[in-house]
Formats: sequence, structure tokens, C-alpha cells
Amino acid sequence: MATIYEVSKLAGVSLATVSRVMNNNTPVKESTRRKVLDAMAQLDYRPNSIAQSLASNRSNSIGVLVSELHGPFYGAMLTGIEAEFRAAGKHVIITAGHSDLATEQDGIDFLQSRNCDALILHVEAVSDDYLLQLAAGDTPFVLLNRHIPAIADRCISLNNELGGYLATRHLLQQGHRQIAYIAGPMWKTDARDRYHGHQRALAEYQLTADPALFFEGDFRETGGSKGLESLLQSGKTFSALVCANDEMASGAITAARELGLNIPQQLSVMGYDNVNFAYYTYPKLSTIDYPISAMGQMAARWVLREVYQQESNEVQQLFEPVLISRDSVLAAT
Amino acid sequence: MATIYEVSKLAGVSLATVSRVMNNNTPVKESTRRKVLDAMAQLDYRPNSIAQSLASNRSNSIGVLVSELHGPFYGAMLTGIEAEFRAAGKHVIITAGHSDLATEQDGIDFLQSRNCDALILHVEAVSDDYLLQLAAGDTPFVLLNRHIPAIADRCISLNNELGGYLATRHLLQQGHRQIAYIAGPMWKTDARDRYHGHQRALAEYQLTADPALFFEGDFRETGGSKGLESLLQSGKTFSALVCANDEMASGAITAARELGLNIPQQLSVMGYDNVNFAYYTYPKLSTIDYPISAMGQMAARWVLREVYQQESNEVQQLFEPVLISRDSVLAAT
DNA sequence: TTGTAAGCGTTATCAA
DNA sequence: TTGATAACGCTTACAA
Repeated sequence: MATIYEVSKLAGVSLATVSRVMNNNTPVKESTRRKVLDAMAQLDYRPNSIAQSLASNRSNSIGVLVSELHGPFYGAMLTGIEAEFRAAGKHVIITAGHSDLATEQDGIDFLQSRNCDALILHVEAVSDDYLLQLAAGDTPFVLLNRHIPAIADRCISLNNELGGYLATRHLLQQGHRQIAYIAGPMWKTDARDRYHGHQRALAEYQLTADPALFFEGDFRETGGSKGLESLLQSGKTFSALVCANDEMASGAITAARELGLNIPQQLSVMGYDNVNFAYYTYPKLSTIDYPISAMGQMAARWVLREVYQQESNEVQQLFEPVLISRDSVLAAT
Repeated sequence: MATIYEVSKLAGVSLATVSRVMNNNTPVKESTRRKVLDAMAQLDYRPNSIAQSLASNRSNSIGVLVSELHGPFYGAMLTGIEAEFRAAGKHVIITAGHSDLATEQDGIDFLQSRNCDALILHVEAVSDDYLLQLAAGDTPFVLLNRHIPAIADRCISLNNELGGYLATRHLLQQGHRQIAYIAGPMWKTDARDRYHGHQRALAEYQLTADPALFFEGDFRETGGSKGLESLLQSGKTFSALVCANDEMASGAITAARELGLNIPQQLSVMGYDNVNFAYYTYPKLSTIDYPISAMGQMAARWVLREVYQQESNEVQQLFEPVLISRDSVLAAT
């Protein structure tokens, strides 16, 4: 592999000049530039990005920490992020935090030790304080799907409370009054926010959430199926169910069918996220749209703007959920 | 950020000694080691991985190129890869090839320019010749889901033909004789292999594939739905359908339902891949298990063994698909 | 067992 | 507009 030194020799100029034409940040005489470019082509020269990083203190790499690498939600998010950076010639180092405190902190350490220019974090276990402290350090970062007022300028988030409200209000508007709820893990902010929205909608109809109709799931299919079974066993009747995400809704629907319940005739079900497969469940899932891919893209743009000074991009930080009405909800009889 | 120099000063030893305790590759007196470790702790020293890479000519990073970042298939694959590397302290740079020739080549260039120690490639558009040439270069790489005899030692693949055979044979054994087929894009090897397996199974029953019962899809839900509609319009009757992957099967099932077809009573459906959601479709999808997460893990181990000399890990390169029988297939009447 | 010093391939500061 | 040359933070002969 040719080095800048060989290029400079072949072109008959100094190292510095070669560097200048590469980075074209300093004027170089056209004829000199040509000589250098020719030499580069002739040697099939590729700059060593490691050496560039060491000298310039810039790695052109962005660390991304997500809870999981699989699942429709994270997939869409990563796609949004990678596409934006790829186009900008930056690259992404991806690691998983598994919603676990130690693993998340570890992941952040790991990414920092790789000299990332910036971090995009989708963290759940780590505390606000920890992040505040991280913000005092000198690795810039954006938070995805989390809102911390003190560093609101680094947060890209969805109004989850509103989404929770919309889901339940939809059911109420369809005449349902006994509404069960399968939540995400309640230590997660988004799970709590969604549930608060649920409560607010109920309150508007002079209703309160019945603890017997509440189940805390895990945001995964099995959480939905177990949740439904448990709710049914409570003995309380309910005509509608809201699940805090689509995966649990899918699990709940499958479990309901196995128990001989007709969806939506005997039970209306709402999901949340509008992940790709929501259209392909049976019945098609009514849900709340979470524009996670766009939000990932915005996180990338934030970095491009704040860290790499690419002013061109508009960055939207606050997103609003939208109700998607499909076939899993029926008016109450 | 403290450097190795400051550590050496504080510990009262030379740079080299500090380096030695970090890499513990050379014996260091226990008391010296302690002094160094203390100094490191005191300064909260973190080695600069960029400088390490430049000096050692090792980046400790592995480039991963997959077709997409989303979708259940790639999600599982990335999870398998990342978990293995994370445990080994290596990190992954992930980029997407989108099954497009230029984008894939570009991605490979990109990863090489980042000085990856090795590459894991899930490429579809790039030619065998191109890969053979790449193999002649000096960046080691493994191929996932692709088999090229000349470099078989770098390939981790599933016997896709066998899977296709198993899927169709299952239907034949259930008494089906008119079997439609929705394929993946036929320029992709795996799509072709699966189809060949289908043909072989038919041949065993003295049948041949009917072109009117063939549709070339795109491995996505919409391919399945469009495929089913198109097959139905052909006027030919069929009692079973095999789809070359689960996503198309899901799309086909949804479309069938909309057209008033009962699954599996009026139409049996087979999928392929056994992605996570296959258990949550209605009816539960009978499919062919593709252990993609394990295969991703093996690709990672291959790298660990071949590139980082970690001999400990066994690497399995050839995988066999297995039939998963669930509810979407019924015996022919 | 430890220290010295020469790289690794760039960028960036100064002069010229 | 160009050239010397000192960083950047570490690894690794080679000596001691």
C-alpha cells in the first residue's frame, strides 16, 4: 500500500503538498495539483484513515448504541442512521446495550475508547445523572427516544404520552369502557409515558385504570401472550386491550386466538410503534405510528451539524405520534 | 485525557514498560506492574485505540456488510456477529449493500479504507470473480450465505437446495400435487438454490414444476401478496404454495385472507427461514429453519481464529436446514 | 526485567 | 504557493 511519502516523491513535491491536495483546504497551484493527483492514481494511493485520525484527532466514526440489533424497531432505526452517515462518508460502529445497566455503560466506554467523534445513544438502563455527567465530558452525543430537560438540545424524542393517550382515546371513542392494558417494563421511561397517556384518556371519560386489568410485559411477543392469559384469569371482563408495543400486541392476538377469542369481535386490540409487520398480522393491527427511521436519520443529522459543521441539514427533535386505524379494533356493541 | 507518557512518569517507569503491562506480552516484575496499574487507575488512563492501531497495524475492528440493516433475518445475523466480537473486545463497523452492485463494491471499499482487520460479507450482487480477486488481496474476509468452491474455506453457508427440497417434500407427503411457488429474485443464488430443491422434490414424485404456478417475488411481504394474486389469476388451481421466505409467506397469507381463501383449509403455505415472527402469524407458519444467528456467530469465530489467532473456537461452516411443521399446512383432501 | 529510540502515516504550524 | 519538521500516542526491536 502506497503512502503519502511515495506519492510526494513520485510527484516531486513535499508531503505537506500532497496532504493539501487531499484535503483541499489550502490553495495549491493547479499544475501541482495535477501532478499529485496523477501520482496518486498511478500508485493507487489510499489514505490511511487510522493515521489521519491520529494526526487530526478525528476518527470520522460515530458510535451507535442500541438496545438490540434485531427486532423491527431497532432495524428501522439503524437503517435511518446508517443511510445518512454513509452518504456523508462517515461510518458507524454499532453495539448493543441489552437494556442492562452494566452492558450499556460498558458499551459507552467501549465506543469512547474507539475515539468516536460522536455517539448516538438509545439507552434505557443508564440514569439521567449518568448522562448529565457524560454531557459534561467532551464526547458529543445525542439521545434517541429519551427526553432529559437539562440537555433537551441533545434529545430526539417522540411524545410517548400523547401516543398512549391517542391509543386509548381511540378505543373509548369506539365505545369501549373496560380496557385492559399490557405495559412495557415500567422502569423504562417510554413504557411509563405511554401508560400515563392511557390514564389521561381514561380520565377524560371519568374512568380510572383498574389494577386488575393491568399487566406489566416485556415489550416482546411472549410478554403479550402471557399478559393476555393473566388478564383473562383475573376474572374481570374487558372488551378492549391496549398493548404498549406491536410485538406484545401480536403475541396477545396469537394467544387470544388459541383461547378461542375472536379478534376484534370479542376483543379489540391496539398496538404501538407501527412496525413493519403490523400490516401483516391478522387482523391488521391498529396502532400508533412511531417514525423511528426518520428519528434515526435526524439523530445522524444532528451529529453532522453539531460535530461536523454541516449546516445544510434541518434537524427535527420532537416528533408526534399518529393514530393508525386498521382492523384490530371494532366498535363496542 | 491522560497518555501513556503521563502514566510512565507517574509510575516512574518507561513508556515501554507501561505498554508491556497493558498488553502483557512480556514479563514484568509484579511490583512494577502494580505501580503502573496504580498510576493508570489514578489518572483514569484509557489507551488511545487509534494510536494503538497505527503503531501495531491492527485496528481491532471488523467490517460487516449486509444487504439491509432491518428485517428479521439480518437482525438475527447481526446480533450473532456482534455478541461474539463484543465479548472479544473487537468492534464492528456495519454498512449496508442493498443487494446492489455499486453499493456493495462501494461498501467493501469503504470498509477497507477504514483499515478493518477482516470483513464479514453478506453480498449478493457482486460476482464470484470479484470475490476471488478480493481473496487475492490482503484483507481477510468470510462470506456468509454464499458458497464459492474455490474459496470454500472462507464460506459459511446453508444448504439452501436441501431446504427447498424439504419444504416441497413436506407438502407432497401431505398429499399435495398442485404446488405453486413464489421465488425470491432469481438472480440471487439462494433463491435459485431453493427453487432447485423444489424441483428435485417434485421430480421424486414424477412431477415437474408448472411455469403457470411460478412467480418471482422480491423476498418481501409485498412480493408474497402480489405473487398470490398473480398465481390465482392464472386460472390454474393449486392446493399448496411454497414461498421462498417467511416474509413473502406472510404477505401471501394476508392477501389470501383478503380474497376470502381459508388458510390452511383451502391453501397450505410453507415459508422459509423461520424468522422470529413466524410463530406469531396466523396460522402459525410451517417453515424451514435457517440458523442465521448461529451462522453469524460462526463467521465471527472464523475471524477470531483466522485473523486473531484465537484457536479456542470451533467453527462450523456448513449448516443444514430443518423442517419446522406448524399450522399453515394441512393434508390434502 | 527494564529502558531507549525508531517507527506507524498522517496533519498542521512555521517559515520561506 | 510551497517545504521542513514537529507533533499525534502508541508498539516493538534492540540494548542494557
